[in-house]
Amino acid sequence: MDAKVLCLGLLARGETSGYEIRKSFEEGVLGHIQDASFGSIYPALGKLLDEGLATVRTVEQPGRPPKKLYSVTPKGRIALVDALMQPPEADRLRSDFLFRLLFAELFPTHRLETMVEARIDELGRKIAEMESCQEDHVAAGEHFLHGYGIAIYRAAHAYLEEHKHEILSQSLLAERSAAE
Amino acid sequence: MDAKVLCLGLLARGETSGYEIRKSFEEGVLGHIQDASFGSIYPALGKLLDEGLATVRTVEQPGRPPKKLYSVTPKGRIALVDALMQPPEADRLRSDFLFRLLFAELFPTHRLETMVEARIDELGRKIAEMESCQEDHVAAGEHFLHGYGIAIYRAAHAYLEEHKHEILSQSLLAERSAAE
DNA sequence: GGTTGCATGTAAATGGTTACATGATTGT
DNA sequence: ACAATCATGTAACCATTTACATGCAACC
Repeated sequence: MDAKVLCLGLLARGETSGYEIRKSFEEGVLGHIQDASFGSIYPALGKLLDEGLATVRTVEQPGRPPKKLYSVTPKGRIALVDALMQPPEADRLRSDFLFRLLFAELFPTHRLETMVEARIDELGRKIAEMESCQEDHVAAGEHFLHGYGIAIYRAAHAYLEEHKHEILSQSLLAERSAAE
Repeated sequence: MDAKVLCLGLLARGETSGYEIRKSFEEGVLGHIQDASFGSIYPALGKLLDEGLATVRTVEQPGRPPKKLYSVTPKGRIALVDALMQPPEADRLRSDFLFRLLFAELFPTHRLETMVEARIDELGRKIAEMESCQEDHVAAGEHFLHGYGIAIYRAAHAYLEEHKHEILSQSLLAERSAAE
């Protein structure tokens, strides 16, 4: 799925601007499952206009740059549904953190521990934050995805907490044998 | 982390070829957390040679194309450790499936159900497969990551199974109101 | 006889990020 | 004063994917 479908989807939830679309990818549920930067959003919106899948109106704002609010057209809504009905591409995860764990034995124990603890903290913070904002998920899948996110992060948190000793002891072992 | 570090890491686990590196990303734990195709692996290996971080030897094979087995040099090992000591980039997930769930109300119920059930099945198969091959994870982080993967997939599986009715009922709701 | 697996590599095309350009306002 | 937020957009750059090129062996 390219930036065009992503934008189309966001527009389908209501009139928005490129700037606000970017924000959607930074925070909230969407931020965890997709990403797009200005450099891909603005050209995508332009293309949607060209193809008649969206329309714009410019809203002047006193003391602020004018906003361009995009809306999806009926044709755009059809194009969105068409795209969504395609079988979804396989999920792709890219985790530098997990890759590093594969090389645990190359780390000094304290470094590995710091990294793992940092991740555990980060997960804890994410979970707390998500649990605290269970409002405004009136919209269809939003609430569902919110719960999904919490479930996954909790599982990751629990696993790291319960098994971190395994990987830390391996690093220790390497250090001990290196000292010999 | 770019393809160079990825390859360097794989070489650090023992002499390999570009072809075998590709396979590592297709199957096994690595396949779930990183990806690289031939088009990025071969050039990366070439660069590693240029920079003196790896060496090659060609192994002729009767009735098979000759293999180029790459090894990491001491300099390469240092470069790998340097790279791994950098703070890891944030994980990035790209999930078309989860994105689609955000637009559950645009799906006919049976279509949504098919998609969700397909995902549940897929997760079930992955879990079964991972549980069945708990061998050869002698290497440092491999066993740890294997368990991590199972934990995450189980959480996803359980959540979908327990909450699918929520999202399906929403789609149903949309259909009912459309029929009115 | 066709597909899959083994095995390497290149080139074109894609797609996206990063950085730049601009500029006012609000908060520290 | 300085950074951050709001707001749009372009262009250069980067990396990766996809497709192509080649060819033999084993399996169905």
